[in-house]
Amino acid sequence: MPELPEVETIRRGITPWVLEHPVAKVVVRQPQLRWMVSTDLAEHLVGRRFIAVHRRAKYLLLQNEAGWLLIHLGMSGSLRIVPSDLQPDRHDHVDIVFENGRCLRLNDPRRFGAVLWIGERPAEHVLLAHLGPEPLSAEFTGAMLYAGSRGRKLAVKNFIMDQRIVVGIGNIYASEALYRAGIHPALAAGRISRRRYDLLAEAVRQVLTEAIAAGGTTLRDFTNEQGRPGYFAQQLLVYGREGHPCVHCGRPITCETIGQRSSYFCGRCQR
DNA sequence: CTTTACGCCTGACGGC
DNA sequence: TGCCGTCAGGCGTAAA
Repeated sequence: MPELPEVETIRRGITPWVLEHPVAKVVVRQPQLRWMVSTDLAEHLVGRRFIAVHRRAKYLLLQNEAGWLLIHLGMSGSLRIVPSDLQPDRHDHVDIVFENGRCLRLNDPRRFGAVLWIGERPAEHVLLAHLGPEPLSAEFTGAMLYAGSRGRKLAVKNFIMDQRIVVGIGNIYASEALYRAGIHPALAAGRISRRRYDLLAEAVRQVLTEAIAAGGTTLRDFTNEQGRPGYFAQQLLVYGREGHPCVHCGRPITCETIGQRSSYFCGRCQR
C-alpha cells in the first residue's frame, strides 16, 4: 500500500507520540509477517525511549539508545496511535506500549510488512545497504537517472520503481510522475534522453512533495496514525482513471499492464 | 550481469 | 445467495 508520501505522513504523525515516553511492553500477536518479527524486541525496547523517528525509502526507523527498529508496511500495513487498553482488531499484529498508556499498533491484513530489530548500524543492514538516493534529496537528479539507465531495456516505469535506482516510488506515483513528464511508461529506460530524465526527476519531486502536503493517497485503506485518510487521491491525474478524459487533451486514459502492474497513462500526451 | 514471473497473504468486488 | 476468478499501494527470490 504505502509509498513514500504515505510512509512520510505516518512518520510525521507518530513522531510526537513515540518520543519521550519509555516503552512499557511489546505485544506480538502474530509474529509471521514478511519475516518473523524479531523475538528480542522487548529486550531492546522496554524501559527505553525512542530518540528519533526516521524514514529511509519506505522503511520507518525508530532509534533508541540501543539501536534501531525497522518497520515496513508492505502493501496493507498501517500504524495507529491508540489507548493501550483498546481491544485489538483482527490483523492488529504488534503493539509497542508506552508507559503513558499510549500504544503504537501495527495492523497488516496481508502480512507483507516487517518489524525487525536491526541493531546499531542501520546503513549496513541488508535491507538498507543497496538502496538508491532519496527522491527529495539533492542526490536525486536527471543526470543520475540518465547515467544509470544507459543500456537498460526495461520499461522506464519499472526502472523508476527499482529501489536501487531511486527509493520511495511505487505503482501510483510512478504513473503520476511519468504523466507529468510526458513520458510513455513502457519506453525502454535506456532510450530516454538526458533532457527527458531532467523533466522526470522534477516531476517525481513535485508529485511526491504535493502528495506529502495532502497527507498521502487513500484509495481503499491507507490511513494515518489517527485513522484518517490522505487527500491526494483527488489530485491524481491518471492513476485509477481509466476511460476518464486526460485533463490536458481529453483523450481517455489508458490502463495497460507493464511489468505485471497496472499502468495508467495518456497515449497522446505521453510518448 | 539484466530481466521476467511468481509467490507471499487477506479482502473486496464483479460476473455468473 | 454463494462461489470463483481477479485485483490490490511491495518486494524478495528463482529462473531464464
